[in-house]
Amino acid sequence: MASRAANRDAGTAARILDVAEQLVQVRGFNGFSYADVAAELGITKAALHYHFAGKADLGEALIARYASRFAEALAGIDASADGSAGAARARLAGFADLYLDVLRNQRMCLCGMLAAEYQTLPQPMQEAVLRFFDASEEWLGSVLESGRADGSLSFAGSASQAARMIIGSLEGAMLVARPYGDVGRFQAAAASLLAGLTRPADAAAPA
Amino acid sequence: MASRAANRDAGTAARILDVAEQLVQVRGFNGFSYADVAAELGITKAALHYHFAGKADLGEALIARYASRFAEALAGIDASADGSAGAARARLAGFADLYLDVLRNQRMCLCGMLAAEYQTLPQPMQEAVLRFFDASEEWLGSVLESGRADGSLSFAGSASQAARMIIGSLEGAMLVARPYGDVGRFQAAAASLLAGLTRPADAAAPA
DNA sequence: GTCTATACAGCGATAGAC
DNA sequence: GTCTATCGCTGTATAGAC
Repeated sequence: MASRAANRDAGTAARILDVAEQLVQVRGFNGFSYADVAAELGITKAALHYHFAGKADLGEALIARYASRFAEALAGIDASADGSAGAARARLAGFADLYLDVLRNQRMCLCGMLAAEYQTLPQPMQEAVLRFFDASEEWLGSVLESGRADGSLSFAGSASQAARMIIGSLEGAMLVARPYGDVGRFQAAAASLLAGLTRPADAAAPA
Repeated sequence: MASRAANRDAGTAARILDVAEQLVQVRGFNGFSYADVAAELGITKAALHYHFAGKADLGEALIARYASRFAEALAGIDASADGSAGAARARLAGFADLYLDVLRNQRMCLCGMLAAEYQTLPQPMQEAVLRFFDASEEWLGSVLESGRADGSLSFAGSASQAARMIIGSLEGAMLVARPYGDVGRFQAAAASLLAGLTRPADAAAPA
């Protein structure tokens, strides 16, 4: 698989997506232009329009690839933490680590950024953003459900509701930690968030 | 005190801030223009520049007023929940309700929105955004500290670290709930977040 | 597939009349 | 304090050569 960092040997379309993705995650969809991408790649704006007719098309492609890669990462977590005793907790930690990796690159989650700009996005992008969160919620809900079933996790309410809370909290922890340039802020928040799920329910208020 | 919703009798500067604030909270700082504000108020862009020389100045004024009002709201929470037995828990709930009120207006927290766009903001705005979060953390940290002291709240780690976690989680819950147009999403997340800090009823019995 | 050239709308901002 | 008029620049997008 091609390196995601440099991607020197990838096709032009993929390199455009790489640059645009980074720009959206750092500056937002309304904070970058075709000129920014073209300059970074050493090509012209017209060439960009050959690969992605309009900014909306580029945006849709960005979310599609991001969601696809995210799904692959979740499948990877499933594979590496399969069947073992604390599988649910390990998967939960793996999920949080996906966010951590994004923040380490001084980026916001792509769809978290787009959620902020939601009302300015073309409708197809809006729908794709919601589908991303829906997919995360579904995966995480399953993990939480199995963790509760085997007694390794404890939480109130439905698994999908707990999943929504965790996703929102991780997105928000990124959102606030990034301006401070402090990855530790995110790590501390994620740790205490997950700690609240791994403790036994009846020991919720240790003295 | 003048109504914040209509503000028909406020000065032009205040009305500009009202419209611009709403636009930033809905569309982002990079998602609105002087033309948008001018059209909404029925005046010209040139008139806007008389009151706020540049967009950066307008942005600074927006954060300053927002932070000031937020501080007043926190003082109001302090006043209304003063001295009583479950004061810390009531203040915590009041804090979350401030976020809820913003979301009910289909807006994102102003500084949460600006946090997403952080890297594109002029430096004075960046600093003001961080100061807003610092102030929230300080107030909330005190509440948590006193709640832990009187036994009504329970959490691991330092109070300021718990405060950071809560602020991030509330911001993130807003960020994700708003695209779904579902206030209930935020309420559920906030409820389970605060539930994790509240001791069981028997341990929190009034002294 | 990439280029040059350009169209056209919108942006933030300014000058000067009233 | 607000207006008209306009500037210079950047935005997305397109046409047509190579």
